[in-house]
Amino acid sequence: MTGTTTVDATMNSFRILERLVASDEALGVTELAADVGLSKGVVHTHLNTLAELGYVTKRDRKYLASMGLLALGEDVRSHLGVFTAARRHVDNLARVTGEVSTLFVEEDGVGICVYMAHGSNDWTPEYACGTRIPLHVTAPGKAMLASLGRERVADILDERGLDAQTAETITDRNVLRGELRTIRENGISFCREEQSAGVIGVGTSIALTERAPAAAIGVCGPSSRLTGRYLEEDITGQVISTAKSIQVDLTR
Amino acid sequence: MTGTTTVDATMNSFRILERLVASDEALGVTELAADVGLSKGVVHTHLNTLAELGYVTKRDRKYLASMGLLALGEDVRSHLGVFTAARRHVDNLARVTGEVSTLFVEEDGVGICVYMAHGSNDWTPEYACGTRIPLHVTAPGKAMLASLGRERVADILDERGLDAQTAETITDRNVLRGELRTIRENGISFCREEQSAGVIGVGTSIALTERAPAAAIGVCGPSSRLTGRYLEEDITGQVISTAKSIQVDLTR
DNA sequence: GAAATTGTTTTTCAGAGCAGAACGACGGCC
DNA sequence: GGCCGTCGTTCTGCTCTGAAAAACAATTTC
Repeated sequence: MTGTTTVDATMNSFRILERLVASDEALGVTELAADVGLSKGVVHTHLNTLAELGYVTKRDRKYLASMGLLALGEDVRSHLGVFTAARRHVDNLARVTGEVSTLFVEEDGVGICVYMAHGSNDWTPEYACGTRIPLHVTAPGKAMLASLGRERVADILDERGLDAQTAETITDRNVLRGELRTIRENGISFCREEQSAGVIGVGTSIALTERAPAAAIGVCGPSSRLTGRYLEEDITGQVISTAKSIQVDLTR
Repeated sequence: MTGTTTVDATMNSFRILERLVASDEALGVTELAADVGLSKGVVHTHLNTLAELGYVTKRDRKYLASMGLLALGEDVRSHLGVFTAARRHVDNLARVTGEVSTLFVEEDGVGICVYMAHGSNDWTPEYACGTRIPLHVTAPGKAMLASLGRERVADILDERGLDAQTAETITDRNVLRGELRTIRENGISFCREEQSAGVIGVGTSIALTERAPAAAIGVCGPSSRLTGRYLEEDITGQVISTAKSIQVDLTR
């Protein structure tokens, strides 16, 4: 059925863990057992295991996800060359534009926001670091697609499709192909409410060495503020020069 | 002798996952099997399970930790009230001081750095978000200890001890108790190379509602730069006023 | 092109994971 | 303050799974 086999106990542990992670209050064994469909006894054993591993904490007879989970993500991120090189530049991009600035990488044909820096403008997208977002709906995602080989893009589109996230999402392959060509020519990509209504983004890819995954940076914000020359000249210019700075650091 | 029972398969899965997370290159089944002491066959099954869950990726016959792990940490963090309230203030603290600014919470008697913002000065501590750090060796940690009840502090010291991290670490209970009193009086704590040689920190606790864990913010940097009035007046003042801003947001 | 190495699958079986029941510790209610 | 309901924890079997070993397949190496 699943092709190859999996470890049931591990899946159960993660179901419990993910349930805790999604909750903003401590949960009891009985409630968790009902949620994941296991007996109270086993759930308790799993919780005990996760607690011993440091990923779950017990606060007066109830369990909650531990902040130790942050270390896992931070660790995997710190081993990503492009992140260590780009972080301060993305921070700076957020500082000079005042807008949310992001670093994305491609993984398994989807985009993952690896880092997000907030500018002085108090706004935040509805996705967070680690969220998987289809490549064709964001500016950095399209920039990464444009930087990939033609056959790789075809594979990704075959596997992932072009689902619509909003009314503006590009769902036609030929339209997308045309846009990728434009992106390659201009070295910049835009996302006009294709991922989320009311949100506009700008992005550009970061050329990487072999072996490394595709990567891109971006700036995004409410469409009410990101308009006209501010968007198409000021911000675009800052994004491009930031990408150049990152590349300089990367090839050192 | 683990007292209660644990799920072996889960522990094995996490041993494999943690090994991958700690590596900055893709690892093969054979190497992983040797590292964790399991047969190639099971390791393969575990990897397949973790891949299906989205925490591991396969890049040409080798496995590596997925960026999807970031989502777990980000999720648990976003459910932490003090983080959502404090983030932009900590960002701002880093902006105005130019130094690394952090948010810590207490969990199971240790401090965990929940958020770190970098200022314009290019420096970073050797710990990252998610790292567990003994409370008695950092400025925010001591601030949290000072904000806890006397009996709670005794419990923590009994359980965790006062291990020396550097030559400057406070290892004597009475000395620490005296310092905590001073911290309570002044509303500010300092860490002078007690956690890491050459690193100085300032911190202050954030008063929280019931139920919530202790929390504190801090600023840290190289001892060569953080000295004299800059440290004891400028930065200290910014830390205290930032904490006040956070409390205002929290009690809304 | 052969040989060695590595990822994947298969086989086999001890014991681990799971359900269900029993136990015990809180917390509320009268 | 004592009884009762509820929830976390432990216990008891039973089943089926997770794990070792070996066979197999797909690579890489020489």
